[in-house]
Amino acid sequence: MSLALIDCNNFYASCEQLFQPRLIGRPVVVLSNNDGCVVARSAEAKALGIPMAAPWHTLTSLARRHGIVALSSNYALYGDLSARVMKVLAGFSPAQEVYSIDECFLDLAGAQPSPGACGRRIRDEVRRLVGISMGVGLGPTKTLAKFANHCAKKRPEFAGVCALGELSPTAIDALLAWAPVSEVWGVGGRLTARLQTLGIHTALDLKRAAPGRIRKTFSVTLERTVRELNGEVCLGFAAGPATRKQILSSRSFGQLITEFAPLEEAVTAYATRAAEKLRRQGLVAGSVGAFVQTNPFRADLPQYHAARHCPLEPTADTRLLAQAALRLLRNLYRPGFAYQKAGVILTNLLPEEKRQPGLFEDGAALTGSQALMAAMDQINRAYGRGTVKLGAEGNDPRWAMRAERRTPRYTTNLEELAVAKAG
DNA sequence: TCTGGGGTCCTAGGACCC
DNA sequence: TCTGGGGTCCTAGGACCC
Repeated sequence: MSLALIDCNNFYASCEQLFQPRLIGRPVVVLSNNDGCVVARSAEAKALGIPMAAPWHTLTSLARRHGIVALSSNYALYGDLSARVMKVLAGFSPAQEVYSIDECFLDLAGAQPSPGACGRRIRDEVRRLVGISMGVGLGPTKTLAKFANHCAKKRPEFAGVCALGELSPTAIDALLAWAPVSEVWGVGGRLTARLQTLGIHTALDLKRAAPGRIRKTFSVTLERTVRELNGEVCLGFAAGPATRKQILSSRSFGQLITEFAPLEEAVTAYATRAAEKLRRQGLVAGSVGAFVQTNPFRADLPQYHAARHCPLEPTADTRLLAQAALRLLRNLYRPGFAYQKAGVILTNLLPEEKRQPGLFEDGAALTGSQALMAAMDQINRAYGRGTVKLGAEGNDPRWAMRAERRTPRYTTNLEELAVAKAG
């Protein structure tokens, strides 16, 4: 087994630089929704010491001093470039597991002349065809492939491609001893702190820990990590898209909200978005959840967060899902709080064709609902999201998020197309 | 003034049953 | 006076990932 973990360098920042070459060589950060936190940094921004997830408002003076370019997220652009990258990668192996917008696993067992050589060709090809640079890590398990990818990016001697199969066991252990345990996939902040109290500081320490003891002290998840570090495959490879278990749509508001009416609009909009995602994946939902919360960073304001779920006849109809979500919202809402965020969660998902008809179901109404939803989706795809929507969503909402620094959707929005200027 | 959104898996504990 | 125990299912919450 030779698994490759391939992931794009500074993906969102690289996408922006690809379409605005004047940004190349400059410190660029991409911000989360509402222009809240840093979610991607160019190499130059990393060199300035800007940490991942830093709140943007804490960086303004640093930004002024160094001319940092901050951009709102442009997911339409990143999604489109991601699809191009994934398509090129799929050409190198029939077994591809897309793990996130900017990374995937490829099974390169049997690649000629060797998995490592194939990894180097992949890196060159994606750069040539799409213009994005990436790191490639190869190993016998997902956890080791992830680790190799980390080495590929952080250790210049690998030039972006690290194949553990080309190294001696001693050399591999030396790399594991160099990496802090927090760099291991599946070990976050909490676990790092607890592991350190047990004298486990490096990836090598974790590899050498007794799996049984780890299971007893922590969990079966971390035991698997230990076994994977030792080359034992515990995490399966899933080619093809996984079926979702939940679909969530939520947003922080552009400003705090105290009244019920705008909350109602927001929840209607989130239910609409969730229902669109649901239909795009050919699923129906058997349960709807809604939640609201105040801003946890505002110690000066009273705090409240609450969530509620309710079962329903499995459906993908925006109207029914929004109705149910609004019923939940009426139960959740308490006057006197400044709400910062709300969301809608769809669970108990199942493929549309496996839906059991209800005992008293009206077949004609169902057909009508499906036709209406299909028409809505088609219109909104052709003329833009929100062209046809429920009245309860409202117009020009006060709760809408901020995105003041977004670049044009060069590749997906006709109005914002990238046009080469003559002369 | 301003702190993301969307997922997964595991575990503990309560409800319920026999 | 004396008041079981084991299994299953569900949910909330915690941890992680990008």
